[in-house]
Amino acid sequence: MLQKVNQGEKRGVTQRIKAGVDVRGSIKSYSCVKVTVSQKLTEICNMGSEVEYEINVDTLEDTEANDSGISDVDLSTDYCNTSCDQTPPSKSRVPEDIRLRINSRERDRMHNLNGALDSLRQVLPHSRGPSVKKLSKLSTLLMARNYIVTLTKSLEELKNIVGDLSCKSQPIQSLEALSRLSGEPRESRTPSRPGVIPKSRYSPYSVKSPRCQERPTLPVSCLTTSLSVNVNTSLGVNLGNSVPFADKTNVRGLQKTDDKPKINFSMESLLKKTCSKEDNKLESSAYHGHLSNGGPIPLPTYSSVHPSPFFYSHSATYPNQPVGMTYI
DNA sequence: TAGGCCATCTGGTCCT
DNA sequence: AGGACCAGATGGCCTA
Repeated sequence: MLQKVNQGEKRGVTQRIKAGVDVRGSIKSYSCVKVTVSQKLTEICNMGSEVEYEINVDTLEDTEANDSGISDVDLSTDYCNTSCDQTPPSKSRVPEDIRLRINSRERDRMHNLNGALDSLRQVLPHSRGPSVKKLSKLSTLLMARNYIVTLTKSLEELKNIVGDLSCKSQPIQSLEALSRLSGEPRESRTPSRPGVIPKSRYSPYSVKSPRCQERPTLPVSCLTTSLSVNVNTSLGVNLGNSVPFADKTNVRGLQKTDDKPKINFSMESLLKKTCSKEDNKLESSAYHGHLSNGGPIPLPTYSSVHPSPFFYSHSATYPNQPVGMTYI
């Protein structure tokens, strides 16, 4: 096998090659020396045992074996049809310049793909920071999927909560209603004169609507302008108070922290959306969700001994657990 | 040192 | 024909 290949230095570097079963495939990317090397290594294969050779890639293409450091190999021999011919030398049908262009495009394509994955990692909580190991591609996709599922469930619960809190038949028109319910001082759009009772039968300022009187008393905590929901608690997904959208049984090495991610939703937007829509449904754009503990994406403090807060790949640590994460 | 993860090359296939 | 996409192969790097 090719023991050492520096992809960035394909030429001008003496590559150390240990000839094994199939060496040709290992160096087929060296298009400029491909055929010559294949012929040489065919002979090496025929020698049976492993042999180490120093091959100067820079000179292989134009020189004889003696110049390239290969000795005891008959370079005049055509490609053999014996034990090594099951993997014929990869002589590309594509011209080299075309091949290089295709390779470049493929590299760019993969770079774009990786860039998209990086941008996905950026919006995943607990995925950034100096002490956090970069998520693998697979983990990124699985975490993103679970994160979406968790957020969706949280949103459904919030809708239910808000639906219970709000007037079932008469929508709460604004935060003024909220402030009224919470006992906060209100501001009248049409200032009433002293001693004048508002005409409105259901004036929110003095007389409650019969329907609204049936509304259950709101706890004080719900009457703030934002509503915090502990995702861990509400979804029954408790991962040591760390990662709410990861599957506990499939995340390795998860470190317990005091970090309790919460998702804040603007009560105002929730109420407006909830009460103004007949179907009582929230659109995804109707809320502004973010983790409450330190900005949009918090950076929890994980043990420096375990830089990866999500899982370990070492199977011996958790021999009965699959690698990575699965769906929740 | 083995295994996981990754970048790169490459040929094949499909689409425009 | 050329580009995009995909999957296989291969070797390097890192970590437990």
